[in-house]
Amino acid sequence: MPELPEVEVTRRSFADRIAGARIASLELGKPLRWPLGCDPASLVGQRVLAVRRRGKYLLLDLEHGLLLLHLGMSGSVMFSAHLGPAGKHDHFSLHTSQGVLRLNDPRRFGAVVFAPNEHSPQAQKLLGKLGVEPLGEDFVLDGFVRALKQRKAPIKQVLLSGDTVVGVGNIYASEALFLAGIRPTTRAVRLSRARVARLHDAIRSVLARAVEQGGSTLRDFSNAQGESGHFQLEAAVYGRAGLPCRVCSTLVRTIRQGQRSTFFCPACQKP
DNA sequence: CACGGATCCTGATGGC
DNA sequence: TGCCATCAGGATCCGT
Repeated sequence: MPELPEVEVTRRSFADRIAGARIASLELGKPLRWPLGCDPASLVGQRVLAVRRRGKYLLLDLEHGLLLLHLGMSGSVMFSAHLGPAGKHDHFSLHTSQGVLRLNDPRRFGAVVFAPNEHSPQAQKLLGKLGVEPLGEDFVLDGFVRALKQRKAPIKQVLLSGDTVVGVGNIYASEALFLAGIRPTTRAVRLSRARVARLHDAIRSVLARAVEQGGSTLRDFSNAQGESGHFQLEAAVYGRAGLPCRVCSTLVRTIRQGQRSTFFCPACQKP
């Protein structure tokens, strides 16, 4: 469920508080998507140096190696000095000198994976095929145009696949395409440079605004301090099937693409 | 090799 | 403590 903005908001909400903390113990619940990939005892005594983000992954830099954390569809992270005992869906807890970092994930599509370093096979298996960061300076129009020219799939699915640009999930894909005036079913290769330019802007602005607002688009999202977003960013089309478009009042439609729901305004968004 | 479908898992919701 | 189908913010694997 968490897309780039929610992961970034989560990161910011605990990165400074966990930096420098020494790992005291680990507590594992049910299996997540992948095994941890190391002996939990080998992490004890190490310091957490920093928390970075790559796509929808949180990267916890340790003195020797890093932990890659993914929230999957239903994951959320809490970091607090005063966390009670692990609950039913708490499947990973890192007890440190500065608090407990805990991953709650009912569906267990998330993961915590150890890698000896960022370029190791373990890390590259997860990070190696990721596209560019949409909010970074590498997300340039020329590169985006070139990448999309090679893709025959519908633009919505290209955005979701994350190998061209990362971080755009099911909600923000619909929102960005609405902002850009592009029908989600349009094949990427068919988009003119001008329309790709609109999409490039739309992706950046929709994600940047969501980060500023604290991940507010998601109904039940809260950061690692348990604070919710401000709910000031209302979805233009996502979840609004049958309701009037906020721009032209045409009824918003929903379709299925690759077993995911897509929402769009048939009038504002051209094929 | 790009594409599209099946798949992992649990919970919420709504119809009957 | 009703049962069943559908849907949910992700991403990998596999057959074509």
